[in-house]
Amino acid sequence: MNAAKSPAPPADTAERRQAVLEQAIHTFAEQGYRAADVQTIADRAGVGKGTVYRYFGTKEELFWTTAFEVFQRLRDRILQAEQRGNGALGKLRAASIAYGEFFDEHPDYLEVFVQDRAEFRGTGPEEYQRHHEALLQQFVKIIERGVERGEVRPTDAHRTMIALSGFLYGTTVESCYTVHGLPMREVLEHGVDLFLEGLKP
Amino acid sequence: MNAAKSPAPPADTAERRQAVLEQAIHTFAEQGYRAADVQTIADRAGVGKGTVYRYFGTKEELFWTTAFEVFQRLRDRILQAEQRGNGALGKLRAASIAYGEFFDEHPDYLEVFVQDRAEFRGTGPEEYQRHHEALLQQFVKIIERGVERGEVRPTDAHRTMIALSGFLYGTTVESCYTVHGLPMREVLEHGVDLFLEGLKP
Amino acid sequence: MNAAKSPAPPADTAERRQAVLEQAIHTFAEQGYRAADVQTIADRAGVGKGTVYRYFGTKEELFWTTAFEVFQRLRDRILQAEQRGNGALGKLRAASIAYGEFFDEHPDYLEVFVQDRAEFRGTGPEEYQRHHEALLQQFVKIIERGVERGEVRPTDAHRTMIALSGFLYGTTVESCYTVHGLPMREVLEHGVDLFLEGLKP
Amino acid sequence: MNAAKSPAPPADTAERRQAVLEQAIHTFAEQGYRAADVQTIADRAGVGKGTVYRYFGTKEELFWTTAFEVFQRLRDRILQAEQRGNGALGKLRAASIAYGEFFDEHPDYLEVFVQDRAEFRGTGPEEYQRHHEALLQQFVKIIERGVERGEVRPTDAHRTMIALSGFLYGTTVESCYTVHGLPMREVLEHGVDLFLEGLKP
DNA sequence: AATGAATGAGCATTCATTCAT
DNA sequence: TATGAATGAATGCTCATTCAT
Repeated sequence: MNAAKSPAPPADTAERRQAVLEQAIHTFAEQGYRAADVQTIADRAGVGKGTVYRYFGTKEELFWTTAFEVFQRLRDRILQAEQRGNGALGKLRAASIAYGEFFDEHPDYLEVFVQDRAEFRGTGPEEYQRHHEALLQQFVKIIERGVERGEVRPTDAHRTMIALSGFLYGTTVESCYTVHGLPMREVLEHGVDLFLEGLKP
Repeated sequence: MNAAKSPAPPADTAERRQAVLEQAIHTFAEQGYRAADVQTIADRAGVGKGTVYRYFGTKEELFWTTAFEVFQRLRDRILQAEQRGNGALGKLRAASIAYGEFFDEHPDYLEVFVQDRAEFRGTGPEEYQRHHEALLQQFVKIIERGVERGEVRPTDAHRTMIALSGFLYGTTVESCYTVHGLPMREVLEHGVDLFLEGLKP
Repeated sequence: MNAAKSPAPPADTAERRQAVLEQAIHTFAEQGYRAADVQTIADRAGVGKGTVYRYFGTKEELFWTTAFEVFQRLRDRILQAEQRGNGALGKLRAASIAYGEFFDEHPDYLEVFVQDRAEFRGTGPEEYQRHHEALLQQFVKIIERGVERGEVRPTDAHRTMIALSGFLYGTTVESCYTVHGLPMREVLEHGVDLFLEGLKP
Repeated sequence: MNAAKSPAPPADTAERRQAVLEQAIHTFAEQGYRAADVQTIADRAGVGKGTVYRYFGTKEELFWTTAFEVFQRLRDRILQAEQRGNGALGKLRAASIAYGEFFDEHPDYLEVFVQDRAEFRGTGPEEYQRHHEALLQQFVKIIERGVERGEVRPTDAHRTMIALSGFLYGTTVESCYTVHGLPMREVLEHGVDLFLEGLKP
C-alpha cells in the first residue's frame, strides 16, 4: 500500500513546493531577503538548491511568491473576522483584532512584509499590488456603507482606510522597538477603539 | 574666516565626516542597507574608502550613526512643532503634521528608517533605543497632562501613544503602496483628526 | 503504414536520433560546445533530455558523434568532387572548390570543426582520427601518383597535403576575421590556383 | 637600494598584472576559455581572485587582453623576421618561418588563438580587430610592391595574403591532428615554398 | 591621518547527469 | 523505452574589511 509515504522525503511535487515556501517564509523572516541564502532554504526544506530554482525561477520570484502567500493568509484571516463583525464599526474592529492575533501567532509573517517594503518598496508583480489594493477597497466600501447608514461619522472613506491600515501596519511593525510585553491583539484593540471613539473627551 | 567652503575637497575632518554621513543617508535610502556599497558612499562623499572605515568603524556602525542622525533631525522637527501647538491635542496635531512635512521634504530619511527596521529590528546601540523611547515618553506625558486637564478623554496614555506613533509611521511607510498623489502632510492631518474625533458619529 | 512523416513527434527511433543529431550540430555551432545546453538540444529536437542521454551517453559523446557526422558529410562531398576532377591537379582543385562550397552552404558545420579543435585538440575517439587520417592519405596518394605521372612537380606529398589541408581549413576558419564578402568557394579557388602555379613569376 | 624585491611576492602592480596575464595565457590554453576557472588563474599568479577582477574587469576582458597580448608578441616576431627578409618573396618566406618558430616555442599561444576563434568568432574589441587587419595589410603591401617590381607574379594581393595567412594559421592549428613529429617551422617552410614555386612542374 | 590596492568569503545561478515512473 | 524532475558541484562576480604606504 503506497499510503502516505511521508514524512521524511517531501514526496510529491506540491508538498515539496509547499515545504520550500514555508522555509522561505521562515528564512526570509529570520535573516532578511538579502542575507538569506537560497541554499539555506533548500536545506531546510530538504530539497536540492536546483529544485528551488526549478520551482521559483529566481530568488526574487521566490520572495514575491512567499510575500504573496503570506498576504493571502492575512487576507483570509481578516476577511473571516470582518464577516463575523456587526455593522461597519464592528467589522473594522473585528478585522483589526484579527490582524493583531494573526501576527501574534505568526511573527515570521510580519518580517516578510517588512522585507518586502524594505527591498521592493511596493514594486513587485502587478498582480500582487492589485490584490493589495482590492483588499483595501473592500474596507473602504464598508466604511462608505457605514457612513450611508449613519453608523460612521461622515468622512473621506479612502483616507480613513489609509489611516487605519497605516495604524495597524505601523503599530505592528514598530512593536519591536517598544518593550511592552503585550500581544499585538491588545495593542491594536486599544488603538482601534481610539479610532472609533476619538481622543477628545 | 576659514576661506571659501570649497566644494571640491571637504576640507577639515568634521566636514569630511558630515559629507560621508550625508551620502550614507542618500545611498542607504536609495539602495538599501545590504545592497549599498561602502565604496559608493566614499566616492559620493569624495573621500577614500579607508576614511569611511576610519571614521565609522564598520558598515553597520556607519548605518547606525546614519539612522541616529536621521532620527535626531526628525525629533528636532517634531519637538519644535509640538512647542508651537496649544494644549495636548494641539501639540499632538502639530507634531503629526510636522512628521508628514518632514518626510515630504526628505523621502530618503523615511527609507533609512525602513532599512533600520528591516535589517536590525530594533537591535542597535542601546543609546539609540533610549533616545527613541525618551521621545515617545515625552509625548506620553503630554497626553497624561492632557487627561489631567480634561483636554483628553481618560485613556492609557502609553498605549495611546503607541497607537499614534504606529499610525504615523505605518501610514508614511505604506504610502508607497497606494498611489494617492497626496503629500504625507495631508494624509496624516486627516488621520490625526480621526484620532482626535473618532469615527463614531 | 508509416503515415505522414509528422513534423510533431519524430516517430521512430532512427528519426529521433537523427533529429537530435541535427539539432546538436546547430546548437553546438551556435553556442559552442561548453555553452550549449543539452536541454536546448532536446527541446529543439522535440525529445526529452533523458532520450538524448539514452542515445548518446554523455554530452561529450554526443559532440563527437556530431563532429563525426559532419566530417563524413564533408568527406562525401570532397570525394565526389575529386572523382569528377581530371588528373592530380584537377582533382585537388575540384576538391578544394567543393570544400569551399560545402561551408558556404553549411556555415554551422564549420563551427562544429572549430569547436572540436578548441575543446578536444584532436583528442576524441581513435576511430574518428583514423578516418581523418585516411582521408588525408587518399589525397596524398593522388599527389604521389601525380608526381609519378609528371603532372606534379616532385615534392614530399605528405607535407604538401598538410599544407593544402591547412590552407583550406585555415582560410575557411579565419574568414570570420576578414570582411571580404566573398564566398569561400571563390577565396579557395584563388588560393588553390596559387598553390598550383606558385607566386614566382 | 631597494633593488628588485622579487621574486616571491609579485611586488609591484605592473609585475602582478603581468603575472596574471602570463597565467591567464597558460590556463586558457590548457583548459579552454569556458573551462578555465578564474580562481585557478589567480592562484597560479599568486594573487587573490579579487585582484584579477580589479585588473581586468571580467573574465571576458581578461581573455581579450590575453589574446591581444599574444597577438602582439606574434606580430613583433613576424615583423622582425619580415625586415630581415630580402625582396617580397624573401620577406614572406622569413615571416612564415618565424610564424612556425613562434608556435614551436610557445604552443600555449596557439591555443589562445584557437580559443578566441572558437568562443568569439572575430567578435571582440574593435581595437583588436583593427590591429589584426593592419598586420594583414602590411603584408598585402609587400606583395603589391613585389608585383610592381616584378618579383611576384601578377595577382590579387589581398586574396593571396588571405590564402597565405589561412595556410599558416590552418596548418599550425591542424598540426595536432597529424602525428608528424615535425616542428612547425619545417612544415611551414615546405608549405610556403610550395606557395612560391607552385605544384605544377 | 588618508588612501586605495588586495583579499577571499560569500552567493546567485546554471547544467550535466541520474533515476523513478 | 521515453521522460523530465531532482540534484549539487561548479563558477563568475561582489564587497566588507584590512593594511602598507
